[in-house]
Amino acid sequence: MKYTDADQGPSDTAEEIMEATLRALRKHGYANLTMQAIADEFDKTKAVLHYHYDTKDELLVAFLDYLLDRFIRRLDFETIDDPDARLSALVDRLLLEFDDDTSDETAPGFPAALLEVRAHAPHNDSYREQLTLNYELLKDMLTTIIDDGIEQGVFNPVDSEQTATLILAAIMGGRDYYSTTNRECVGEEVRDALQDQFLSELRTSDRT
Amino acid sequence: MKYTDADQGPSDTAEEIMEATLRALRKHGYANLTMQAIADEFDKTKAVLHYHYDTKDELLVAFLDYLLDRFIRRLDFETIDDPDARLSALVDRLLLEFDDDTSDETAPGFPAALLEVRAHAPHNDSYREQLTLNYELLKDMLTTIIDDGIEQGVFNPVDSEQTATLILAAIMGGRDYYSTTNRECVGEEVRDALQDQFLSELRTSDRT
DNA sequence: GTCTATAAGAAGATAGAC
DNA sequence: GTCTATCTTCTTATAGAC
Repeated sequence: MKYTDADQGPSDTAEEIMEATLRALRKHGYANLTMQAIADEFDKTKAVLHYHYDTKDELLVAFLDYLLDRFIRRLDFETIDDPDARLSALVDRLLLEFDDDTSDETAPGFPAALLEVRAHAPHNDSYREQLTLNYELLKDMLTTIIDDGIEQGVFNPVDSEQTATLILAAIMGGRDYYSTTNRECVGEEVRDALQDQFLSELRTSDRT
Repeated sequence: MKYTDADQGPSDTAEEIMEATLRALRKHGYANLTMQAIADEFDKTKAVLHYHYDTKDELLVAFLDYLLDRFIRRLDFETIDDPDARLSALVDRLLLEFDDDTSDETAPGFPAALLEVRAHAPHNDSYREQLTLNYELLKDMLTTIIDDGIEQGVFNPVDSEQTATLILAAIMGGRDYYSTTNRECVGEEVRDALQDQFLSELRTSDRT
């Protein structure tokens, strides 16, 4: 899992395959994500997929890596010094602005695609390992922000790990409900609930 | 979606098929959930499945109904009057005691099975409608408990809907992380975080 | 209602030409 | 590296006997 980006760019075939796989997944869903469906999403044939990846499973493991890399890279918000603003920005990114794909408005978005792959982790050790690392990375990010906030006196002295765990779980739950129900506003609702019922208490002074 | 239980019991073939489908799903995962795999889990043949359900899709829609019915029925905890104790019991049920299947310790449990089906909601309108109803049912349950608690003076006067939204999102996020990562303790961690960092603030007096 | 047998198509994967 | 063509297996679904 490479969360760095020192490569030459997204111009080689492997990268094109990953992009095609994402398009195919959004169109057909994980259950109907065939090699043919992936091949149909770019200008080469099915055989090319097997040239670059021995098996479909191998391709999908690489694809989850691609998804998580993309997911994390998307969080690289402009550096904000204030831990309070930084935390709010992170929450907003994860709960509101998670649809960066404007290619096809009808197909499910990125969070749904990620959810579909995530859901198969119980039956795939590689998936579970990647997702465990991703969870710990996110939790560390949140814990650090909260610790910084406490140190700078903008947050009350709480258990930063527990606080991070709770925020992260709420965010993920909100994302999942957004993808799996018709309540399209659930992202905003969870964001507002998190802000009004929890983060407001976390702040030392409630500066509106 | 029938959350009532006025039937004659789980003795007919349709019920057996649902139970077999759950076993097959836990064993093989949604991606490899074939009609043959389901048939192998009970004492009748594949043709019987098509006799009772015209298509595989139809069977799976009925199966999600069965899963959600089971999920909700499992929450029927002994009637607790105190809203505080009732809320804690509900949170514990959803985050700790969700593995009621002791049939196969190696296969993923019930929450993972439900997650796998849930994940396909973006591509299945029937799934999404059922899951929307389920979300609203859970949220109403939580909202009612919180309103009762406020009325009885055991909870502070908060926005009960926002509070329910936040608790529900955290619970679902915790369940999903439990199923998709190797952090087997994440259920307990989210429960503790919810209790120590949020519910303790909700109570009018912090009675340990 | 349940069985066996089979149709009809789609899946992952490979062979060999270019 | 990429193509076309093909192999083999698996899939959903049905037909017809009991």
